[in-house]
Amino acid sequence: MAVPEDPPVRVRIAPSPTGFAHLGTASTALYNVLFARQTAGTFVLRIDDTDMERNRPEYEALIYESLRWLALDWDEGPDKGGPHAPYRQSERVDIYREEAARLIKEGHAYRCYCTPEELEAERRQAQAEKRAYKYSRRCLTNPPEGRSVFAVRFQVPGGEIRFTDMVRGEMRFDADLIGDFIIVKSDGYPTYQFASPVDDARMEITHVIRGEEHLSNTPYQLMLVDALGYPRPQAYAHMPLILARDGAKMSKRKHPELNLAIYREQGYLPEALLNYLALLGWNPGTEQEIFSFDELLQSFSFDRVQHGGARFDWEKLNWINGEYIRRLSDDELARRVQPFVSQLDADTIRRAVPALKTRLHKLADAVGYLDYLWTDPPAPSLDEETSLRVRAAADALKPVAWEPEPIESALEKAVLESGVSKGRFYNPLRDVLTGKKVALPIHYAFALLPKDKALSRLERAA
RNA sequence: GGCCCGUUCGUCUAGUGGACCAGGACGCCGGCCUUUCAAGCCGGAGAUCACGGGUUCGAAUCCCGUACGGGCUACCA
Repeated sequence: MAVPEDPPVRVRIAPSPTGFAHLGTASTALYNVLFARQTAGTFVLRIDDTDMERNRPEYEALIYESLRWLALDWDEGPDKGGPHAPYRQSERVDIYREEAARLIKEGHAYRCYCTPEELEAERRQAQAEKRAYKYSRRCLTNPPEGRSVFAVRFQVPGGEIRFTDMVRGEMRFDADLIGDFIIVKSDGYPTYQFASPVDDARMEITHVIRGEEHLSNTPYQLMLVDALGYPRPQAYAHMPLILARDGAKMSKRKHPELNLAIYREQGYLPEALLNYLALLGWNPGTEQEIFSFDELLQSFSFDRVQHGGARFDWEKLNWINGEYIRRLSDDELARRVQPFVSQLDADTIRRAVPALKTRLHKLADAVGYLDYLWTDPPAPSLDEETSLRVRAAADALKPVAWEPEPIESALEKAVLESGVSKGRFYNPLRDVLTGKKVALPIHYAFALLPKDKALSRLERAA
């Protein structure tokens, strides 16, 4: 894609630390990283913390943590530094102030003394007259006297704004429809609409890859870039939004899947999440579903990105995660399961893995299969006949070496001698041993529990 | 309200004028395997291609309109 005389590719994400780290941030970061690695470019992390009301440093830490967990590492950022430091917008306010002053001086922006109430009234008026609202430019033509609190507004030049979107092709917007907008708030901080293009320009960002919600913002930012005299980014890529299951926009309260932390907590493998995210809104044009990161690097391209939003689907994620779990080596799976069953020693976990592997959709599922190892199940009441068989099982197991294979053959023999079906014989045993209807295969269930404990559970019940 | 983006099985999608009475994946249903649950294998149901016009010998694919969904229109990002 890059032609020799093009400057080296630089891309960025600019998440806002106003809450937990978002799924959308991971998705956008993935596409940025893919493009950066494909072009031997640089991936920049910039923290967009100009909303003084909602920013918190601990939220910034969550962003780092989540991106690192996903192995979406950045080349430049607040914690790493780089040639365009600082990378935190709150530390760049001098730059925005200078740029705003320059715009005012050159007649591209002006101070606006209107109060929120006055603006609200203007808006309502327009609505009542069924007019599209545009700021009246009162403060440009006839500013009120004697006020000191002001915001800075950009004087929109109008005209047609065109740009290239790598997903959607050539875009055009009619800027005559856009009213003069605020670029510096009355608290002195820049708005997103201002800080973002200024930083993109000064950080020499060549390709802006971001969510579709910014598509309509692009003409605002391009006008600013032009007025400031910076070169425009070469291209944009507006990626489809991730929607909730019901097709609505995700909300923090109703949609836990928005929070990146829960994927780690529930035992989704980061590489599986990335695979799923890549497939939400993009497809390779082949029937391949499982992609290593390197394979994604090979096949990803913006011209195969979907134009419409995609709904998030736990079922498909679960399937992909299960595929990844099954492809892990036994040792690796044991290592990854470990934090979820911290009650158990490494050896027990390792021995459970062969039986566990095909049964997990996510690592946290291991708890349900293994918790009988550290909690005593209630002893069920058994009828006479069943008790007899449980006792027979206990007797058969007493002399046996405590490994799945010998346990299995001893039990098979006991089944034969009992004259009942395997199901009739095994179901009560499973219940007594684990307290559950669903468990690992019975010989594993036995072998994982220390022999004396297993036998005493049988004897206690019979 | 205005502007922008979108609309193919429940979901993610393939499809760029004839090979499509629409293919794959997840999920669902049935079977095999089986001590439970999975995994695996085999098979199945499931889409009047949002709707209405047009262009064309021929349209899911091109054009127009409508409906629906989403985004932006904030001194949020």
